[in-house]
Amino acid sequence: MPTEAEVAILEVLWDQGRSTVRQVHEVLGPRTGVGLTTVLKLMQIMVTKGLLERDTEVRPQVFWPAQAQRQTQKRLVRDLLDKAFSGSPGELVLQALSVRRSTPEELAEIRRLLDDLEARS
Amino acid sequence: MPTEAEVAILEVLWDQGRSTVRQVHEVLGPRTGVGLTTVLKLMQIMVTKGLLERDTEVRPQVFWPAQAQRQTQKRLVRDLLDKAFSGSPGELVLQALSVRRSTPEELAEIRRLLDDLEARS
DNA sequence: GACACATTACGAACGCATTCGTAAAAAAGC
DNA sequence: GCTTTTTTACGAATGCGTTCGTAATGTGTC
Repeated sequence: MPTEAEVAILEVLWDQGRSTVRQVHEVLGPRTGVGLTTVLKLMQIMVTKGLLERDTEVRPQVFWPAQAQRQTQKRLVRDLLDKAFSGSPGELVLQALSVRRSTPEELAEIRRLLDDLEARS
Repeated sequence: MPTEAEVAILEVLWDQGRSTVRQVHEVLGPRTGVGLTTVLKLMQIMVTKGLLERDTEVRPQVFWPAQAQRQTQKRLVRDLLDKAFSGSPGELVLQALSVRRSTPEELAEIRRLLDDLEARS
């Protein structure tokens, strides 16, 4: 359910941990040219959507993601799965692996998960 | 670049092959309750975007996807990759495999691709 | 306390996706 | 050929995401 601009903000917060609007803008501003009040507005909306939480006791206010990165990523993957892959992960995995080269470490980890999944069935 | 409603239309066309507006609506209408002229308008827009092609010589006009399903899926995966996975496919693959159970056949095919990728590096 | 500066809130504008009503054009039925 | 139905086009409304200007509030400094 998070939009593109919202994911960008979430990524900063996952990376840096709890941050003020200014701290988020220091990352996103140079990269996208977006204004400070835009970032603020988006983060306010994200609070009402339940995507972020904030502490209004301190000045400046501090924001943090309401959900862990893994959970949000899972939601996004599930969404794409339903939208464009008829809900079957296999095809998506194949596409993902062909799109970009993965590191040997990543491939090894995927293989481990594969072992795990096959052993369980 | 295709939106959600557009992907839904593309899926019908990939599945059924070249179709008229009515044929697409026969699938999407019952499922989503969307009107015939809505489907038509969307498909017209998709032509201007280069997502669909059509033959205006025949009545009713026939539409078909301008790109193969694989290519479009690849675009969507790449987009999600950049948007929420910092461009690294490994994590996305792991999430995809955890989200839903894959069939043993799919797992086997993924394993084959994995062998292939590792052999190549 | 008065002033400057930072922070926060509010409202509005803009573009795009989605929707459909209505009308024009074409085809089918009689 | 005329009427009815289907097909296609057009225009407009709605809602949402994104953007920012401006105003209000709060904080720090002298």
